[in-house]
Amino acid sequence: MTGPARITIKDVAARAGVSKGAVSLAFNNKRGVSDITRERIFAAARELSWAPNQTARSLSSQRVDIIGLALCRPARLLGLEPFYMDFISGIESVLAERSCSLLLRLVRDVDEEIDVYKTWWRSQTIAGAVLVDFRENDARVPALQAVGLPAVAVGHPSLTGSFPAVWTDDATATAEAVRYLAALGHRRLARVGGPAEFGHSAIRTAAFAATVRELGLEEGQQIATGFDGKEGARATRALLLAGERPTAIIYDNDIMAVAGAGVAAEMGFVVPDDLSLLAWDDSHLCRITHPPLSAMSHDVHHFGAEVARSLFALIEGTPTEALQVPTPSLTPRGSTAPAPQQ
Amino acid sequence: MTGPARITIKDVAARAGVSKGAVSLAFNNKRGVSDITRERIFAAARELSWAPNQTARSLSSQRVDIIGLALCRPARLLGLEPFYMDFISGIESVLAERSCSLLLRLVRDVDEEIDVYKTWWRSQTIAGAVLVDFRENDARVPALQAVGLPAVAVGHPSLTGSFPAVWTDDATATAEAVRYLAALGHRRLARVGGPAEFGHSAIRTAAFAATVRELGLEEGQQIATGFDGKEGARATRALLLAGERPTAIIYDNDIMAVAGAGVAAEMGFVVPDDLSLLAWDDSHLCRITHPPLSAMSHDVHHFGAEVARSLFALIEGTPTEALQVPTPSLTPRGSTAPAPQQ
DNA sequence: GTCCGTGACTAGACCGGTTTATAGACAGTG
DNA sequence: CACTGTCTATAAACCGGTCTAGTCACGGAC
Repeated sequence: MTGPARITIKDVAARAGVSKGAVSLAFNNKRGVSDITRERIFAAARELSWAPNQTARSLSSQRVDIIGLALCRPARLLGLEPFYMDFISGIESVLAERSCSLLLRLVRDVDEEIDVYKTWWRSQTIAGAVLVDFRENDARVPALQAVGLPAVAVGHPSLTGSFPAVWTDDATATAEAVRYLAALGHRRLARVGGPAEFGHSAIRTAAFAATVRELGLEEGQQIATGFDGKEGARATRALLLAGERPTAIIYDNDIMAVAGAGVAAEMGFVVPDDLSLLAWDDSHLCRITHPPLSAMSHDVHHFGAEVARSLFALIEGTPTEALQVPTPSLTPRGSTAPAPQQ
Repeated sequence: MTGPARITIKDVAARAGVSKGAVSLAFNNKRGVSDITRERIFAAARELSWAPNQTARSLSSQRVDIIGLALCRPARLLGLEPFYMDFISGIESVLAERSCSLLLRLVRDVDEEIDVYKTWWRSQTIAGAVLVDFRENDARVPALQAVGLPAVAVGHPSLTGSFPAVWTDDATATAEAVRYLAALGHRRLARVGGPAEFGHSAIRTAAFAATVRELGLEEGQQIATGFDGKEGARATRALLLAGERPTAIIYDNDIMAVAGAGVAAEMGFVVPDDLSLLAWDDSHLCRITHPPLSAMSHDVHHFGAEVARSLFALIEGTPTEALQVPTPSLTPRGSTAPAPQQ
């Protein structure tokens, strides 16, 4: 069995009684074919249920409709945080409008990430890329700029080199979080953050310390750790076992906050009476625990969509600048309350 | 500015002083070039930092190294469940070994899903696909079989038509869950399941009812709902408000179980003293709540990897049969305990 | 010395589209 | 009527690889 020969543009052209050039024009909405012919071509294509071969199209038009996203996860990681799910879904919403697709790859480290992007770009697999999780002096900036990959960076403009940045004002949001807890009477705050090497962790760390100082609160302990639940739990346990335990803890994402709530319960602390907890990013997770978690919330889906829009602008050659999306804002729920009376 | 002309195989050939055919042979590890020449070619490629254009390669070899996955999510959904994250990461682990990539698309309904797959396939964008969330008489089976898309189906073989299935034995796992709770003395169980139209929901529903009957327990209430936290919470609330409330609840995924735990706490029930909860799929979520959730656990990452392996076998023409991955097994944690004394 | 087989290598067709140069038909203009 | 411009449509070049058929040189067998 030879299998049915693939239908090509030539078959469609033959059936419509025109040249393949005409079919191409018709399918790309270009002028040069009359309406009647155009309709005849579409009819022929429909009858043969033909769709242009994307590969051939990319080759000759030197254009590609795939966007790349390589995410750095330790091998066999437990999956992605809710943040990324929302984020990806936001990117997708814009890609879908343009019939583009997202090429996803999980990689182990930054070197592999750079490799993947280089290969994708040199082999013309992708039209552009989204870069996340910026570090200070990020190795991707020089490496990917050198090969000319069009990319949009998620992170503070100070970190992203010449890649157009899409970012939220983490410093202001952190300050707001601290002020809110201070207004509730908390004087001993703590913060469980992401790995110190991430740029946004550093920004939040600095903002936390500055605001605490500014408000004259006790110097707050900050723990830099991973982003997953286990690490959030460990950090929380450490904080609560300390002699001078904090009365409120700010987390850098929602997974760690949920884990922290679990630890608090396990250690016999009542949230929010004994201890206030404030999450970040605010996925649906924050709403399904008891008590529901107060959070610095954030339209992550929209964030992803803006990133995708910026990337398209960049690819199409529109001069693109750093774009700030709305600052995460406080959404009080059941996990924050006035500080316990000493 | 015209930009630097793209480097092609011809440039590499010229630099190495050979024909483009030789370069092609060298880069595909085929016989027909001597070792010295081969090395000279690689050197030339390295100096020009050339990588074969994937698009051109696919076009002429009629081969493509991208796998498609379209996931059906209501518009702007809150993101994906942890299950999919693990699952995708498992698929990726196998794809990466072969330098393949995953093309991801979120769609709103099955019709759009079918469209996306058809377009991808007809346009030769993907080499094959992974199909999930099977319904009874699933519309994808006839539609995608008709176009000849090579695909592996995640679901019970009775649902997946001629697509090779990769599946877990939900019936046995459900029975085990019920038996475990019965052994703890529970006589009034309930189950919060996914939407009734999903095949695996139906299988679990039937197994639950059958096992309850077999053990002579009270007829257990089962609620079919969505898979997200909000729906899990609502269902749990309904169950706990009923006159004859259950003393143990089995959930179809972990998100709903976490939400259920939240509702229980909010209504003043102590888990596991007043109420036992049993989750499904067992992502890291189950371990970060307090108490940690007992679950029917499941190596979802490995599941994804097996799916990818099956798909490659299928694409390469190896006759492929249904593959059963290990049955989810009970992992008792803190959310299940002997039934309260009446 | 001739014949054959084998390994190294090349020219050129081919994959299925897009794009350019060109031609023919027709209308409007002076 | 000749001239120009516009519109439709086509043939052929082109994108950057793969792959087939064929050339050439060389060594061994008879």
